[in-house]
Amino acid sequence: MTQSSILPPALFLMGPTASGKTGVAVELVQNLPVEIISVDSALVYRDMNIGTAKPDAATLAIAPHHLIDVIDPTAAYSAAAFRLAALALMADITARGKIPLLVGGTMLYFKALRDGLSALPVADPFVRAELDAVIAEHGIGYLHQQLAIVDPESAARLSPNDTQRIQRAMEIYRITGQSMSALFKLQSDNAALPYNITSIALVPSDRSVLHQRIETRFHQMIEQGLLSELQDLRKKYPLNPELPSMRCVGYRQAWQYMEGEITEAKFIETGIIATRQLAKRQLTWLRSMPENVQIDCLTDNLVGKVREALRL
RNA sequence: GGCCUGAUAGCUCAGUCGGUAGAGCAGAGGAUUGAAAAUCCUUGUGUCGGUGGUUCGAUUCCGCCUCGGGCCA
Repeated sequence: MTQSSILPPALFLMGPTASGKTGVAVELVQNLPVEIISVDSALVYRDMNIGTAKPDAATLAIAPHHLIDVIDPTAAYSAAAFRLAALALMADITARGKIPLLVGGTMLYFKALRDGLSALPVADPFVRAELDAVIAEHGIGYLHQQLAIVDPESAARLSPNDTQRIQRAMEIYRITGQSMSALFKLQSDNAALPYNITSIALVPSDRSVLHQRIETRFHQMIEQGLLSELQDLRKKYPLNPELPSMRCVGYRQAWQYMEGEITEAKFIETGIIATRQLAKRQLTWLRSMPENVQIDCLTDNLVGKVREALRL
């Protein structure tokens, strides 16, 4: 008996945007003893429905998703918060005699769940604000030089232009007094996931078809009222374009259009381009995960192929 | 119809005082540890519209043709 055979099962269903993940998950949940956990950094936001291609209320009624609508668009989520919440949900679902089905396109979250995370401090808004001020005054190059003094290993690894990661590495040092590279080497929360995982990736055999779908879907989002959704969001919440929620694909470009920074044509064009680029990055993630069973998301009878791969 | 002006990478354009050309964007590949739909790295050969001429050599100069744009009739 191998150890994996006595572990409870869990299913991962990954894929780029517009690959049809939701449709497959909805089919599966109606026929199998599974519960869906969303693995998506954009679906966590309340009231962001159209631009995130969130399943509609009717769909959610027959196929409930965990980890959708869990924070306001003014808040920030994280891979670590996802991991904690998902682990708790997986335990509950398993205890009820069901199988967790994790579905989504945020591959960092899948990785954090499967491989764990080092013991690092949570983001500190005060420290980030301080570092923002340093960057605004001296530039990111200066902060990169400062990082080279306290954490030369991270500084060497990071591009001098990678504002976000340099800032994070510096944040860790300011909070803990230790370098990020040193903390990476410590023992951490990365014990193997106590589940027997079957992992499926939906990937298109022909990228241009996915591009076509993305374009069509973006136009549909506009017809469905993406712009008025953003207008309503801005009435309801004190938003600004730097928030993670407002940097989401579609919303960022819609914001620029509403502010008169770009034309409507440019809004549509750059919105579609940003979605394509998102899909490309998601596909890069999937190629780096050889443990996945790959299924062509453009195939007929996609649900049947997925069921076959799951042997359920 | 006449005059002017443009035609160079998928797109927008730069450039070659004659020695076959380069940026931005797009696309492609990669990275990814509490912002990840984020952030960052790498990657540019294309009958320089067609055809004749001048020339050792033309994408570059000249003629004609084709297709845009503008002005005048």
